[in-house]
Amino acid sequence: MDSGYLSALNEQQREAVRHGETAEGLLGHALLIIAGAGSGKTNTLAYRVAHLIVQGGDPRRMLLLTFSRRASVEMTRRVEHIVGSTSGTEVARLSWAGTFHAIGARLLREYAPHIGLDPNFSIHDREDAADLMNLVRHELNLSTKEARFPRKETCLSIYSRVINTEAPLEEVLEEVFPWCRDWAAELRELFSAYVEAKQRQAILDYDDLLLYWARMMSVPDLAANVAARFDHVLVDEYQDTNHLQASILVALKPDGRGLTVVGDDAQAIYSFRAATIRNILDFPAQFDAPVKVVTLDRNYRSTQPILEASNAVIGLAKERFTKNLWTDRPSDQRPWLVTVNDEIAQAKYIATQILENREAGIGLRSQAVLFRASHHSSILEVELTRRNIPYVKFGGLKFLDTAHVKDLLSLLRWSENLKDRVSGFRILQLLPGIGPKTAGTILDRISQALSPLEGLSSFAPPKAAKIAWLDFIELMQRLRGNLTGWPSELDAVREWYRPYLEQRWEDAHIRDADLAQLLQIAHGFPSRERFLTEVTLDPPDAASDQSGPPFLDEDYLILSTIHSAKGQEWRSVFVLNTVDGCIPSDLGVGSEADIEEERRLLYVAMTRAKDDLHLTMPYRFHVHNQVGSGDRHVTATRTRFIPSSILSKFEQRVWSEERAAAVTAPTVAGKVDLTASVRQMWK
DNA sequence: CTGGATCAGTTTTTT
DNA sequence: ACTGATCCAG
Repeated sequence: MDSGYLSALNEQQREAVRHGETAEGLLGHALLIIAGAGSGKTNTLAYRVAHLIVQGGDPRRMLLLTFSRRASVEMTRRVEHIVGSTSGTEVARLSWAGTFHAIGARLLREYAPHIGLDPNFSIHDREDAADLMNLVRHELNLSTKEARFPRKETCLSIYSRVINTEAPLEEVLEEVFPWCRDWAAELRELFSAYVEAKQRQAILDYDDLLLYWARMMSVPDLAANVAARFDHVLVDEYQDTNHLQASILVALKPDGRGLTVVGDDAQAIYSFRAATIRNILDFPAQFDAPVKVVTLDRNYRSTQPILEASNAVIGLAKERFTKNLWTDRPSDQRPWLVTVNDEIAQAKYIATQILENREAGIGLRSQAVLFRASHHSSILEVELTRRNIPYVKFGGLKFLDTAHVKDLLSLLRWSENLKDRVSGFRILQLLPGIGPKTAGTILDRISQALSPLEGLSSFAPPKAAKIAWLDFIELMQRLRGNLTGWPSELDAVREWYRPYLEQRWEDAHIRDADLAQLLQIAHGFPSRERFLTEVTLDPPDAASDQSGPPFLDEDYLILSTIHSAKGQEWRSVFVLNTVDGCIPSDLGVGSEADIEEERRLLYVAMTRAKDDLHLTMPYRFHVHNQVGSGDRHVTATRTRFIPSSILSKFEQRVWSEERAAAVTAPTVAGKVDLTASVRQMWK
C-alpha cells in the first residue's frame, strides 16, 4: 500500500493517522489525540479520515462530529482533496459529517416512526424555546407569584443544564443557579409542563436533539441498529462536548473500537453550555481496553515569542494535560502589551496599526480583532467605519434574532407544523385586531380540529381583522397544500409580509433587504423542511456565510468574539480590553472553575496569532447607564492572567493619540459620546 | 380585547 | 439602552 502522501505529516501526526491500521478491518482501540493550538489538528483529523478511506474504508460508514457547520464543511473539503489527489479513483462522499445537533436531527427524523416522534417535528432555537417556556409559565400562573420567579431565559438555562449534564435539578440549582434554589418544586412542575407542551406540538429544542438521540441509544435494538451503520466515529473539539454527548458516543462505540476523539483541554471554553473538561481528561479511563493517546505538541502557527507568552499564560492554570508547545519559528518581536488612555484611543491605535500592516502587505483578511463580549467592539466599529475600513463581524447579534427575520421564519415553520404554538402565536398577532387572547383561541381550535387547516380557515375573525384574514388564509392554504411549491412560494410569502414590514418599521427597506438575503439563502435548499432545519441548527452569521454578495470578494477585516474565533488563525491579531472585568469578565468570576475558563479564553485568543500579536488595555472606561451624556469613568487594571511574573514575555508600550502624528485633535472642554447616535444611523 | 403608553429591571460566550 | 411587564383608554 502506498502511504507516501503521509510524508507531509510529522511523526506524531502520522502515528495518529495510522493508528489501528494493522488491526483487522482497520478498527483500532479508541484513540485520543491531544492536539495543542496550531499543531495541525484539523489536518491530522482530515488525513486520518482520508487514510481510512484510502485503505478501503467506506466513507458512507464514517461519522464525523464537529463543533460547528463551518468546521464540518472545511473537514469534508480537505478529506476529499487528500483522497482525490492520492487515489485518483472516484470515491463515495463523506455523508455523515456535521454537528452533534445536526446529525441528531437527521437520525431522529429517520427513526421517528419507531420512537413515537412526528417525523415532521419542528426545531426551536434558543429564543423560541424561551418563548414556549414563557407560555407554559403563564399557564401555570407562575408569573404572578409574589416573589419574582426566574425569567424565561433563566428557566431555559436551568432546564438545559439539567439535560446536558444529566445531573439532578437540585444539584444544578445549588451549584450554578443558587439564587433560584427556593424555586425547585415550581421549576420541576414547569419543566414537566414544558416537555408535555413540546410533545403535543411536535417540537424539539436543541437539547432534545441530543436527549432523544441518547435515549434512543439506550434501547438495545435501536442502539444496535444505529451503531451498526458506522464503522468509525470521529469527534473534533472533544474538550467542548458535554456529558450527554459523551454518553451518545459510548453507546455508539461501547468498547471504543473505531472511536477517535481530538481536542485540547487548554482550549475548553464552552462550560456555560454544559461542556465539561472531564470528558477529555477522563477519556482514557472510560474503556476496558487500553486507549491510545497521541500528543501533538509541535506548533506550526505562531512565532516563538508569541508561543512563549501564551505558554506562560496557560502555565498558571490549575489543572491540565501537561504539554509544552514548541516551534522552530524564531522572531525577535515579543507580543505587544499596549496601554491606551480609553476605549476611543484603543480603537484609534488598532485602526492605525491595521492600516500600517496593510501598507506592509498584510491584507485585512489576514488580520483580526478579538474580544470577550460582542459589544466590546462597538467603539472600534465606529472608528473603522470612519476610516472606511471594511469589516465582517462574527458572533454576537444574529441575523436570525431580528424580529422581521423571525416573523418570516415563523410563518414558514407554522405552515410546516400547525401544532407549533410559538410560531402560530407570533404570526397571528401580526394581523390587526388579533392579540394574545384571540390568537390563543385560534390555536386551541386548531389543536382540537380533525383537520388543523380546516380549524384555522373556518374561524370567524374579529371585525378589525376581516380583510387581512382572507389574504392570510389564502396564503396558508397555498403553503400547506404546496400549491405553489418550493422555492417559488417564498415570493408569495415576502409579498404577503411586506405591508406589515412597512407599517411596523421606518427602516422597512433595509429590513426588506435582509429578507431578500434570507430568501436567497432559502433558495439553496431542496425543501422547506430542510431549509428550516438547517437554518435553525446553523444560523448564518451576519453576512459571512453566503458567497453571493459581491462585497465579500473584497478585502475585509475580521472582528470576532473569542468564542467564534476558535480554530482560526490570522497573521496579525489584536485582543481588545485585556483588563480585569473584561477578561475575566466580571460576570464570570463566580467560582474558581469560571476563572480558569476565562484564563483559557485569553489563551485561545493569543494562540490565534501567527506573526504579530497586540493586547490592548484601556486605562479608563466610560461608564454607561448614566443620565444624559455623563463623563463618569472607571479605571481598569491589567488582566490578572498576566501577572508581573510573566510580564517579561511581553513588550510593553504606552500609546497615545498625540504621538500618532497627522491628526490635530481639537481641544474642547466638554465631552459627548457620539458613538450611539452614529450606530443608530444604521439600525 | 387590543394596542399604545408607561414603568421597572437587567446586561457574555452559542449548538 | 433595551426588553418585558403592567396599566389604561378605546
